[in-house]
Amino acid sequence: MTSVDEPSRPGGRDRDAARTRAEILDVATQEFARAGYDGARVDEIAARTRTTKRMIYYYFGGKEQLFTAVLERAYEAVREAEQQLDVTGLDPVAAVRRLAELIFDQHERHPDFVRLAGIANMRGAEHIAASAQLGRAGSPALDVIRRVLAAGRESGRFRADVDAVDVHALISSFCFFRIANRHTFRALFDRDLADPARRGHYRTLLGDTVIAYLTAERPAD
Amino acid sequence: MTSVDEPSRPGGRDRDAARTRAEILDVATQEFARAGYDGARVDEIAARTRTTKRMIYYYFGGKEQLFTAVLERAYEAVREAEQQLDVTGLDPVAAVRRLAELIFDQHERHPDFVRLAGIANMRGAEHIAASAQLGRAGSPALDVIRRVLAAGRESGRFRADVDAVDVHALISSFCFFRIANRHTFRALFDRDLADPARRGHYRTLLGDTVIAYLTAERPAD
DNA sequence: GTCTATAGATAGATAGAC
DNA sequence: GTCTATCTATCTATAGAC
Repeated sequence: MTSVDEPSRPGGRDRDAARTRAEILDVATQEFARAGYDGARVDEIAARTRTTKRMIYYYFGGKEQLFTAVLERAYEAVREAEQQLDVTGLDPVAAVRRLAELIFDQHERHPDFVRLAGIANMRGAEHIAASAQLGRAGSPALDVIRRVLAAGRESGRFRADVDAVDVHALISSFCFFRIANRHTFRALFDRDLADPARRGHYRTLLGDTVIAYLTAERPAD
Repeated sequence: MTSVDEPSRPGGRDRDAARTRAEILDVATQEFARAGYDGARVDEIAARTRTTKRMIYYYFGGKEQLFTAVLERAYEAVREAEQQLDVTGLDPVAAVRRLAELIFDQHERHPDFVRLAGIANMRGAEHIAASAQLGRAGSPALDVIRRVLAAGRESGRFRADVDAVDVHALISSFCFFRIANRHTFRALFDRDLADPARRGHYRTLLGDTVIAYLTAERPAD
């Protein structure tokens, strides 16, 4: 434990541990997202920071723990963005659309996060299970969905048999797929789901779909 | 070019090239799906076949081309399954549900394919672009969607502004996410999307959602 | 805390006999 | 077409001086 009150020394060498840690995490995020877990190179990460490979092992212990730290920070950023969401004053239908669009925009703006999530799943998400922090942090978005669904049911506009976690899965699946699978989809169907010219279209389509599901009569067949 | 008419020699050594190729592809499919592209080991693939590593390079040229061959076969299997789909006699709503359930079941039954698709996307799907076969094979499912949408529009039950490729993306996204991202989703929301006990629920939810979207009035807000 | 140098293991790919 | 042996490169991780 060294002094916490020494952010940097003007003119001198930067010895701020927190800053170094953050820089490593920034670069590691890019490298893992670019090349996958096995494809990522600790040497490459070190080369692109102002520190050395030795320090990565010093701070994080190893590649595995470094990836866990990268994931934790990425999910923490998602939670922070979700906490900015304010749907007070909106009717349930508008609130659901607002929420869906926030999640949509998050995926659009952070393709690195999408790739990291894909990598984590490919490895069984043991990094998340191993992280005491991540599993218990909760989801601001899910809290919003719960409240909005309750309001929508009460007003009679929403189906009564809808589960909040399912709604989150429905929204996330489309947002994730659009970014993560755009390459195969484009190769197979000749359409770029992530084309900026179509962003508004898919943003609206997602909201329409979720609202249609929530407000539908139970299908006849 | 050797003789094509020599499937195997009873009692003797198996020298059927097609059979050896197929065996390599089977094992390689499992290994790539298990460990990812970089994580997969050519040694490991060879060890689990009756042939040797040398033959893998002899038949396929290298790891990269082997993965391309694995992908091609996986997508070909998808196309074959889709060609079994028969929706004649069904009204458009029932036909859409049947189609969605077929795609759902495909993902459920072939998690390896889901993982391979994820790997291909992580690598920019260059394997598909590089494959003359895959890009131009077309999609039986998409053909069905086109026909069903036209019928649904004609009967006045479906929205007129719906695109067939978008419907395919909507269906696939949920099916893909449910399998591919089940680990992070479970860690974050404590729900296993791929739990067999919930399979019917999500199968129905998918059909409900797509039908709700297709039959919805244009949302008011 | 930071650096250089290197250990130790293993990968993809190939040579060359048969 | 099939085998054994091996090349060459490279990766994660660490030792040890300062």
